[in-house]
Amino acid sequence: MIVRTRYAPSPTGDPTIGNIRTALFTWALARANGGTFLLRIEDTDRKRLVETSVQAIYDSLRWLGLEWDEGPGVDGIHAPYFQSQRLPLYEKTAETLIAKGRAYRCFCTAERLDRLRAEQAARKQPPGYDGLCRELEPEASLRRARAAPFVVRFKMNRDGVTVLDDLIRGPVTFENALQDDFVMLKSDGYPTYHLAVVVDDTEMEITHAVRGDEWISSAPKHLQLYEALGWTPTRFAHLPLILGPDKKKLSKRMGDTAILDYRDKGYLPEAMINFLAFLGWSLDDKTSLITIEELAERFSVERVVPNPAVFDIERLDFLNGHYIREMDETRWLTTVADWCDRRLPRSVRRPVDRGVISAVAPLLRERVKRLDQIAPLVEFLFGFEAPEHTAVELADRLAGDYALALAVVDAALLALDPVPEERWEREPIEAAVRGMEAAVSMKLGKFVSVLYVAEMGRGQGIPLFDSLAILGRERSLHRLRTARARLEHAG
RNA sequence: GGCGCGUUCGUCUAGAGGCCCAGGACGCCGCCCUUUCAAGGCGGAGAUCGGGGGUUCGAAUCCCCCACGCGCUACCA
Repeated sequence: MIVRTRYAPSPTGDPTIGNIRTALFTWALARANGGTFLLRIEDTDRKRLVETSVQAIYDSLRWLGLEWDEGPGVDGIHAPYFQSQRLPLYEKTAETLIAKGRAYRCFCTAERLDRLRAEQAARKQPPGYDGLCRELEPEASLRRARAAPFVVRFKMNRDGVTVLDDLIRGPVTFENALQDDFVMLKSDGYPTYHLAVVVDDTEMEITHAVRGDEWISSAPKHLQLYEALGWTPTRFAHLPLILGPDKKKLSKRMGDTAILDYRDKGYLPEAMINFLAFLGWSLDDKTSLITIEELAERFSVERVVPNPAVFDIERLDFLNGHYIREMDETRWLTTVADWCDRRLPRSVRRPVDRGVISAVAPLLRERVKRLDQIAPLVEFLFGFEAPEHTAVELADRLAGDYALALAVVDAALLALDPVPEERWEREPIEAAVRGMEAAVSMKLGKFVSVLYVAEMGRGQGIPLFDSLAILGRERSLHRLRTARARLEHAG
């Protein structure tokens, strides 16, 4: 079995959720069956070609661990893997088809085609090429070809039906009378998708192809091409679409953004894989967590559902949190350090203090769903001065009572000041803060938010006692004094 | 408009005639735990299986009709 995934570098951007889900299923199909996973770059649209997005497909696939067995950088017998380097193949096939009478040169201008479409629309007729150039004499066609630009159209068989035997949906029947002669070779000599996919899948000995459902209506074109050429068609699996929350095909606007954006927002590859795997596929009635290894082993195209799935980011977030908590200690430490180096304000010296990192890392684990949430949570540990906050924020959980907040800060100062530098650790700090309950006649749970704001500039965050221990005595007390000053000012 | 595909809790899905007055997961709600926030534990609400006809002793599962949604309808992929 050889399966391929394909990618067209274009300005619409880098590989998205949809693209990568197709790649994932393709990869899994290959792995589960001991097949070859091949990557092909379909750069036939010269008008929209964007070189940089070729790199993005490599990065996207590699980030997720979807290594290709053959493709760019991994030359095999089916090279080259860029369609722009395979032009003679398409041209030769087009010539063959013309010679067989199954294709013809078309000299119609874009203007005529536009007009034709407009007329058809006005008459409420289905749009389609009217076949003007279909019956041109071979001699005349050849002669005109020397002087005028032309495209090559495939002569569709208009009788009977074409049946696609889809791996997911079973037989799908298309009325041939409704088909029209599509362009297979453009006037710039590049093939359209339809020609290229058939030629390359055959040349590359692709046995199975997974693609999005938006392609299913062009399947008869491909099937007829195979037939006209006397080639055996690739088996197709048309994946259901991924829908946005608006139930429309997932758009760039609604979350079908580049997969690498998800990486940059702090999603883990294992979460992304797990998430994508269950978008249209399931293992059984119980499993909702799966690793890439298990997917590679147990994926089966028979268990892909035919109906579209709505993209639900909350599930992705849940999975990401899950895999963050699953990480081994070393990797978590490296990850936290990395995201601190990347996301902390510029004023913080790099590399960020590794001692501080290893102290906070364990506190972060179950509080973070995305890696980009790390920096805001630990930012208060860097820099001597108190974080920006106002008296309003300090007294927020105390119903805006400045005096009460002030009493809390004073009590904290009183309780913590006696803790000496050498005993400035979690337990003594905790004992001191708990001891404040009597002094302020409030439960810890009630007044603690004042201290959160004073020390870290936010009403909630990583555990307070540990935070103070990491912050150190001098900085902790200094922040309390700053808070007191602000409260006095406000009062 | 035409053609195609699809329709089970809010969402992802399990389900291929009796195991289903429908199971799991996310989310939601409540309780417990608790220094905030989380995480975790326990429990709960939530789908008359799009609607209507059949077939059958019996249908989410098979057949027919309808409705709705989406996709495609380029010298883009």
